[in-house]
Amino acid sequence: MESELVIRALGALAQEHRLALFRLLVQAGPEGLAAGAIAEALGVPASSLSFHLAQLTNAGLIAQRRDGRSLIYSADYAAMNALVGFLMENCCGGAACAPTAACVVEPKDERKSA
Amino acid sequence: MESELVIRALGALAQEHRLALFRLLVQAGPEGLAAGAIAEALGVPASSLSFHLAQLTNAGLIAQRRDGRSLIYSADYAAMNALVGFLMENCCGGAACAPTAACVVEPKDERKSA
DNA sequence: TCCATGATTCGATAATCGTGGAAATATCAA
DNA sequence: TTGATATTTCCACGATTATCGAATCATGGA
Repeated sequence: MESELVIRALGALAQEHRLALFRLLVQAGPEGLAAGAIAEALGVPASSLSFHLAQLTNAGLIAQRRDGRSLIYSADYAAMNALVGFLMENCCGGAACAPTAACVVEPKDERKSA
Repeated sequence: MESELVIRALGALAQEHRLALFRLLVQAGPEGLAAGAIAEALGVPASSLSFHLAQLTNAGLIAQRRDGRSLIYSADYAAMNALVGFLMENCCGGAACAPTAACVVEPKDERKSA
């Protein structure tokens, strides 16, 4: 993960509604939530929410998929892990610190090629 | 760590110079670096750097101490760990994910009471 | 006390961001 | 098609942020 993307990710999270939104999706798991459900949960007007969803999407923190009329958003755990890894990289010059942080989502049906 | 502080921390990190600055301090370890040394390393004017240092300090991400005429800044690892923990909290509804992330700095001389 | 050094505060300016209603765009069902 | 629902795009506004030179403050040495 390169620094420019990291900045976009941090900037995306550095906002009341978006932080709540991202955490909501993190806790919702891979299933995700529809935009409408999110708007209701957060109490944010649809147009504002859409703006925030776009910010998070653009930062690579969440993914979007369609289900009928609904757009389902879900957290991208790999991006979250990469972000955390970037921050802690070479912590203490690599001395005593060997930080590891990862939220590993068990794949349901699909197989990763790597 | 409560959400308002987390937002300040994320906002503080979501900026080119400040992200580079924080990472510089994370990698420098508990010793820290003087403001002048940081300014030189980053190629940022003193007044600008001071502004950024204040942002990070205000967010609780770095600490300041004086050594003669120099002000030494160092990363607050506990704050960094708390920030990461907050983001990953209850990941996937607590299901399969047990994320742990911590950069533990070995205490030099002092003992923690907790 | 006087001076040099390290760093912060002040102030003005330009740029970016968050907001939410109205209009436009998808999708589905009849 | 027509209509209803789900969501996004457009737009204009106020608010916040980043920048950096000049002035100021703090420290230590002579």
